[in-house]
Amino acid sequence: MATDISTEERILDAARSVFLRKGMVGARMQEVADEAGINKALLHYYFRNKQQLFEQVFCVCGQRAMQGMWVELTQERPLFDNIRAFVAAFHEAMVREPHFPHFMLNELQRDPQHLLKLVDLGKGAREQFFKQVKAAQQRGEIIAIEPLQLMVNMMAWCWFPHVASPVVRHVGGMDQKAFKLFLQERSSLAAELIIRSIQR
Amino acid sequence: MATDISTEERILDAARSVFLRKGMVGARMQEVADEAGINKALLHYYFRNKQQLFEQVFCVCGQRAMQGMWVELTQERPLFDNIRAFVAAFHEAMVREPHFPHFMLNELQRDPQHLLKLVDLGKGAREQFFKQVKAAQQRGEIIAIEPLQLMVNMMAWCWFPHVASPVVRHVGGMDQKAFKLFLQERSSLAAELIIRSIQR
DNA sequence: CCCCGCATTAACCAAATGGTTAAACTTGCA
DNA sequence: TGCAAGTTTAACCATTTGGTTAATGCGGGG
Repeated sequence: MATDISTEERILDAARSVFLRKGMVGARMQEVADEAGINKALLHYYFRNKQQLFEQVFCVCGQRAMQGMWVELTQERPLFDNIRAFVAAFHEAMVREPHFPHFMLNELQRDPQHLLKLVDLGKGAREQFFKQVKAAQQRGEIIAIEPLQLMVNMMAWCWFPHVASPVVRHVGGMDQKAFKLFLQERSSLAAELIIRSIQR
Repeated sequence: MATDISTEERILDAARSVFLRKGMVGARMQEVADEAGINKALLHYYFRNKQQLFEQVFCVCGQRAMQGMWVELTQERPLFDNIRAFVAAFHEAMVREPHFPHFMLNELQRDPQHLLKLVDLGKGAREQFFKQVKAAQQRGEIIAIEPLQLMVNMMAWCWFPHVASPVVRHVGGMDQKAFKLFLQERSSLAAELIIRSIQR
């Protein structure tokens, strides 16, 4: 072939691209084959079936995207700084993989069990973060709030603009570039407003 | 038949139920027929094809769900009260139609143009709300913030918990009932924290 | 040079699914 | 009663799509 990377690697790259854009059900094996520059039968030679190919892509892609954010929640520094770092890390990850948010929410609906395994990987980080929130609460630095509600608040502001991007762009009359700027401004704004919403 | 409501009505009810749960691509005409207690051919007798049936459901369902919230943004009362009413209205609408958030985001990805027409129906309300935000800003009641960012913030906190419900339930270890309570508490909490995040 | 095992392909298969057709049934009315 | 128009159905069709099979290409070791 023209390239020197292995066929398997080419397949995985193509699969990631297609699955992220179309989701598990929308993706066509033929399209993956085409994008990998191979025959459809060869796809089944390397990965027995669609499900197996999907698992592979899903785990790798999901882990790689989320891990960077979880660690930001567990650093030894003030709560507010952890929040800032988390939001910033999320923003950066989404710049690299814009289809990720929609993809994940899609798969969450289609097969919750599957995704929840991935969610559990962040369990340690979350628990540590919750502990830090409660400590800050007891020190009177922030208002009384269920840590899970705070977590949902953070996640919501991070995920939603990406998931609803066509609407946001339309309402704001933004082109690709303007929207990118909007998200960038939002990245720091969101963190500050989250803090503002809970600090005493 | 056993019921006295018209066949067309039964089809539309079934279609709404199926489309909301499975989305346009995931929905099967056979399933709609089954749920309506009729033959698949009869479906095509009343609605020429899947697309047409979908349009019908989508428009009615979308308008009915969103309209109640838009009006809450345009009442003659303080900004903060409008925000509270909007969040509360959203929460109530989602209690009635829990699959709505996921459904809409799915269709948004599949066919943005189509959904954006629906979004435009709220244009007047949004513009009026934006005006009120700017006024409150000039009076120094709230911080300087792009109204669109505020709108996204509100929407995000309203939509996200529903879209990500399996994850939230899992992380919080909640059953159906506990989650319902979580959302209810959240409804008032979210409004107050939004206000907290912007008020001077 | 030939054979063996891995890689690759064209052709094919079966199931699912949106959609059609022609016949049968129902109802209202002349 | 019997016809006409609307309603409902069983059977069928065409396409898409995940997956299989059997044959071919090909490179290295004996």
